[in-house]
Amino acid sequence: MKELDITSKEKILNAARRVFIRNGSSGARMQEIADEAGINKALLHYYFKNKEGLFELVFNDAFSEFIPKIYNIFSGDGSVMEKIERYVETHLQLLINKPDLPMFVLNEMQREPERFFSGILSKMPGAPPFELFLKQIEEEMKDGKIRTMNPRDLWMNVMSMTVFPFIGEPMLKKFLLVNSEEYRILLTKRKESIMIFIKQAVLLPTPNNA
Amino acid sequence: MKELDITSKEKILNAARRVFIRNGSSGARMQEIADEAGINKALLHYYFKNKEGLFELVFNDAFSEFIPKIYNIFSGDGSVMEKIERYVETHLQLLINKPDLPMFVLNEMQREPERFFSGILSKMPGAPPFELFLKQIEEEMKDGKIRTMNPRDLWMNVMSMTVFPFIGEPMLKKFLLVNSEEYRILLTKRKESIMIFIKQAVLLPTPNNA
DNA sequence: CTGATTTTTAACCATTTGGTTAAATTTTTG
DNA sequence: CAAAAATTTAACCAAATGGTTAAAAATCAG
Repeated sequence: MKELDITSKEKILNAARRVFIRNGSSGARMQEIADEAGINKALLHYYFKNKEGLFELVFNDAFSEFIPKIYNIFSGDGSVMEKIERYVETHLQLLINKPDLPMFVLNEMQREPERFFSGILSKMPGAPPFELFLKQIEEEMKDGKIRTMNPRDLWMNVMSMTVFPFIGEPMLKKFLLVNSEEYRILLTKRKESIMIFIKQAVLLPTPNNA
Repeated sequence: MKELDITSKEKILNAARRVFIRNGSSGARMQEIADEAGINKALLHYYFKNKEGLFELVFNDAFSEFIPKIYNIFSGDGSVMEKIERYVETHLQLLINKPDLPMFVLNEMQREPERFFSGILSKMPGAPPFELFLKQIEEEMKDGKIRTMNPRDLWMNVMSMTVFPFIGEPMLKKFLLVNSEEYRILLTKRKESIMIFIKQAVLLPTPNNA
């Protein structure tokens, strides 16, 4: 058994991710996964007992990078705006490398929301930091650092502007009259654009911000 | 044949929409559609020749309301901000009534983007009004009515904030720590919230706006 | 009432698909 | 080299599924 280079197991997992993303969980064919991995169906079942189990692994993998980073950002220090900026930057970077992920994840999450619980989320140490973050937003509003609004709307807007461009790409390309290359460029400049937009929308001019 | 009350054909189409949305195009079962419509599989194939054809009809139906309204809004008169407001209001109203639609549509659109062309979009009279709208945005920026930014980013942000909450509901509910009822309430107040956010972000204070 | 239309029943078919199996072959490892 | 592990081959199976068919039954329209 090799240890350093890529194993067949990994080749299968990578192929499975691509095929699941392309075709959805029902649409994915085990034969297609085997072909894409460059191995045969027998070996596929030699390593993974069935489609459902394979899907579970791929699905949880999709969060393995995302969730811990999110937890760190919102548990850590920093002002609301600093956390938002760190979130937008981090998530965008992740999505630019794996643009198909959100469609896949949100799609399956809508079909079986519970899976999110039993997966990576439940394995995280400590409570989710969202309650603290929502409170922090409210405090900064009270202190007059940011404009008063429903903290959940703010958070919804931030996440929408970050994630949606990767889900609505086919439709947005039509509406914005750009081709794939131009769209890709739009996405690389997205972080700045989002942050300017958000800051204009919520930042109040006070003596004590940078 | 009855004409006024709901026909079996319509019952089937309604059922098909629900099942396709729930399970995706590959995951949907003809038997399940028949059951949900309260008829049998034979009748289903008596009216619709096959699954693909049925799906096509449902898919195009999903746009039949949306696209013409969009065309009207952006072809019509009014300032950029007025058009944005009319868009947000219209689309939100549509989505609150059919919250599962965007996931369904965007999902299948990512799988087969061409279908969008051959469907309702190609049947619309006249050219899409998006080019005009993008130009209008640029003009108002030049005139100092709204803040300077990439018009496409602005349009992306507007659409993201409007549509994403319906796609990311399961995830947002976890992050925002709200239950389904609270989430529903958030959505009903969404139009105001979005518009305030956008106006703060892009509107410049000039003597000649309302 | 009567013919036409709609709907059901129920059996059936061909194909796809997830999954299995066992033996042969290749590769790895000690 | 020899045992162990990884991989292929190829045939096979059972279940699910899209779709068909023909005749009976129910409903509707003139």
